Amino acid sequence: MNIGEAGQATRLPVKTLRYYEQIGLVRPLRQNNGYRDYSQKDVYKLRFLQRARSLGFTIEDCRLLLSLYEDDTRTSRQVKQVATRHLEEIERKITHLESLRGTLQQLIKDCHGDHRPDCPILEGLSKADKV
Amino acid sequence: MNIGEAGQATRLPVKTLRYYEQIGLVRPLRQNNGYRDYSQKDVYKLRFLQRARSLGFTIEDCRLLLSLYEDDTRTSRQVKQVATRHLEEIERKITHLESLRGTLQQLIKDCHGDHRPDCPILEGLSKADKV
DNA sequence: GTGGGCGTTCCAGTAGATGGAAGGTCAAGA
DNA sequence: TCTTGACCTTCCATCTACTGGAACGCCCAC
Repeated sequence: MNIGEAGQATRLPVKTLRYYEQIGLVRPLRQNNGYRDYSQKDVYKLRFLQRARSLGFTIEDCRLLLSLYEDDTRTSRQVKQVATRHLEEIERKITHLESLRGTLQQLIKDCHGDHRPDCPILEGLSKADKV
Repeated sequence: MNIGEAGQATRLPVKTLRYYEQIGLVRPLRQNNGYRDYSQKDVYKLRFLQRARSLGFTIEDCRLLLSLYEDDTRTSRQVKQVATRHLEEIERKITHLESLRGTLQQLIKDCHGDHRPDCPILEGLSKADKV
């Protein structure tokens, strides 16, 4: 399967497939003309990657998950641990963003947003005790 | 004021101050020996940047906010618009992360996480209809 | 044979720093 | 006076996860 077909089959950009080969995630064989030749197994791995990435796992987590996926002797504990770490990271990010949101909402609420130059947002940014 | 003092005064890493000069955010004068010479105004600008960055504004937003901050003819509407755009972006990110969190929580909940190899997380990643 | 749509490689750029190498400057102490 | 150490300088590389583009090769249909 050429790279274009593999891209369509996985809904991943062709550029991304080349990148994944470059970093050793999915290494297709080559045809005689030098074109990449994606096997069905390669496509499964790419789909796996596509879903793991869309859940926000880093490339290195994906590499690990893929190796667990292909390892018959894995334990579900190992997998769960990777996912749990990732979930915790996401929760940290949410907490952080919610805090930023709260501060911004307050600043925006206080700003009349008209033609005049005085602005609580800029004041908040220029004085620590106002943020 | 040397760069080290400016770093302490703003709680920004020295490397960051050099970077901000490089991208034209805060350009201190130079002493005779070539050392950077941060003025009080530079320090104010750096503090402003530090707070805007910690609220998650991009560097380009910071550049804009800084120019509004220094512009007597600005309107608070302009400032509010920048902040509102940023708030919307943060809300988008929160929504996205919350969705990831929900999916991950479900997968993790379903995984027994013991010594056995069968694992709903890997199954979820390998089959679209399970995610 | 030629045009267009594939494919290839390699290099550069994104955001926002951060790390490190190689070397210059300065003040204090022996 | 010399040296030590803390500071400063520039420049280059690295990180994440791609993405864009140039320059070129391959293949099929007309």
